[in-house]
Amino acid sequence: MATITTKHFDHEHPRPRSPAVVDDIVAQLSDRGYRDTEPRRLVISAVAAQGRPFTAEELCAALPCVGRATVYRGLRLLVETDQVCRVLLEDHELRYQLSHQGHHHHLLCGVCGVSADLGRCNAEDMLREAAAAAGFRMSGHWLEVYGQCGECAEE
Amino acid sequence: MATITTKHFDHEHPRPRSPAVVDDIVAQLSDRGYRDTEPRRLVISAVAAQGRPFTAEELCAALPCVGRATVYRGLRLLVETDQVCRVLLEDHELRYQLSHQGHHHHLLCGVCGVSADLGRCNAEDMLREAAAAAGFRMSGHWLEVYGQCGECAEE
DNA sequence: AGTATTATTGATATGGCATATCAATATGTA
DNA sequence: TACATATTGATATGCCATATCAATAATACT
Repeated sequence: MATITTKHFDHEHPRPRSPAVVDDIVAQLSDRGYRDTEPRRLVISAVAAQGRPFTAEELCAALPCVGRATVYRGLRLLVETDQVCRVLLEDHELRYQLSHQGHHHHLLCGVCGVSADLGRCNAEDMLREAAAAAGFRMSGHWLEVYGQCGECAEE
Repeated sequence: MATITTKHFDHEHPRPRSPAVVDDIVAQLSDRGYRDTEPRRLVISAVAAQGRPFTAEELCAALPCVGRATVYRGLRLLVETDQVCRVLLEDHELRYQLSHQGHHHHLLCGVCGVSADLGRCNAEDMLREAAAAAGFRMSGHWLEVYGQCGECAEE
């Protein structure tokens, strides 16, 4: 059983374990007083191994050796510390993804589910002005862009 | 404080029952083959009476004489027929609101909860270009703008 | 108008997802 | 090394939304 599980993890997840990323996140959590534990590392590792936006349930399924509560807690911790951001799909399903850098938005492919970052948000100034025209003072916004990635668009 | 609220929204159920709006929606549903029933009218009427984005639970509370299942079904029907649109708050709470006209976005006040429409979406072309630059073909987007309405910003 | 057909209703059961509970355990520190 | 405490995880709980299904009401048809 243990052997199969191990094998399962090695191939099921496409990306390398990116230990550097895991260590980095663990270090950041450590700075904030959170302990470095094995289950938490497993959660972070699984998050880093995902190739596209994932659900909490998918994460649980990928971590049969870690308790559900721990997976949910770990995921929530990562969101709260801005290590993981939320992604809202077109059908309103909420998924998660490793945060890359500062403010950005997601280009979400409705076919294969892959996501890419939309670099700097040029829409911000325009939105602020439009909001002001309606008497609002803008403090933030949520934006998701839906469509098809290059490869899926070809087909 | 109540005074301010009152001034802002007239009354707890600010808007007139707008029977015209209800009749209009019922007529549209009728065109699509949905029957004109008393509970359904009550749901539509309650939706039209809301002064700001509301939750399904709030709707149930406002309709103690209508079964929960019927309220949820009615709300879902209105969403599916584009009579009601979804609104995502900054804290990720999902709410609902009467749809006004075609494509638009919401300006959501984080203080009093009121929402206003951001007319034509000028961001669309820019987003399409930015997506294309990343190799994506954009087919749609979701945008919510957060901040404070004029009155709340003054305080 | 009367009746048949069928959508609709609503009390209740069910299910999914996320959090709460709490004793046992592991971690970082003095 | 031992202490104080954060963390874990099996399980229970709770919330929200939908499924169930017999009873009812709305529309179509004669």
